[in-house]
Amino acid sequence: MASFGHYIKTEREQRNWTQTEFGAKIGINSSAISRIENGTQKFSKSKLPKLSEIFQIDLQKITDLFYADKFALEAYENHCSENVFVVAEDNVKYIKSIHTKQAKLNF
Amino acid sequence: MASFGHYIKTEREQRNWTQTEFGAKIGINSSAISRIENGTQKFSKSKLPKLSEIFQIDLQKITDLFYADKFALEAYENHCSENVFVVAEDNVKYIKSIHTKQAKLNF
DNA sequence: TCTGATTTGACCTATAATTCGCAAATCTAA
DNA sequence: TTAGATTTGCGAATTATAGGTCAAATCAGA
Repeated sequence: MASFGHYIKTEREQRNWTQTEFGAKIGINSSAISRIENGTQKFSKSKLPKLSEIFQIDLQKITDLFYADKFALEAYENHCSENVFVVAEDNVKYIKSIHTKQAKLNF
Repeated sequence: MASFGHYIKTEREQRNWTQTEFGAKIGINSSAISRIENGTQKFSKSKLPKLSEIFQIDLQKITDLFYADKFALEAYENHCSENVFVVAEDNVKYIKSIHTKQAKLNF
């Protein structure tokens, strides 16, 4: 898989929508769509639910693709080492454990 | 490991620096340091090199910790699924492969 | 208790980041 | 060639966020 913009492009083309048509559906100018598809501009996360609705694709899947792309680019641009995502995964587990502990403490 | 703020706190305490002292070294107000250590405020990535210098810790390690924490929090807050980092890791490989291919094409 | 350290709230500012629209340019089929 | 689709330069407008200030509250150790 390439980037999230590329993902949007292929899904849009599969539906035979022009950038203008697609833009109208989701509420973005066609030039912005072009930039998004080509990676010059980022798709705004607040529109993910609408994207899921328009494409009729599971929001969870779209969310994962969106953030996987975001994290990958950020890690690449900032010269993170190979294991940054392994550490990140551990951190999430830690965050979750803290959260559940705190939830328990409320009772 | 907890959060990046907590990491900063422990490293600072190991050196017996007060928040004010540490803030002076890195150029941040002491109340901001407090907020950073407690996760209310984010440490700005532009100061990572200076942090590495002050703490005398490998910049690569600090960078990885910083972004691992950032990604983890973002993934947690936005309800990404478990495998988002696996996908992200693949995406980085893809980005790198594109980049090396393009590098080759320049010759 | 006293003192320095830390935390927190409220509000404000500067700056960086980003989106997006418009219009012009470019591309692409028919 | 021509019309629709896509790309892109420019700039405006919005948004996000780090960080500051100041003051008050809380904490921890001597």
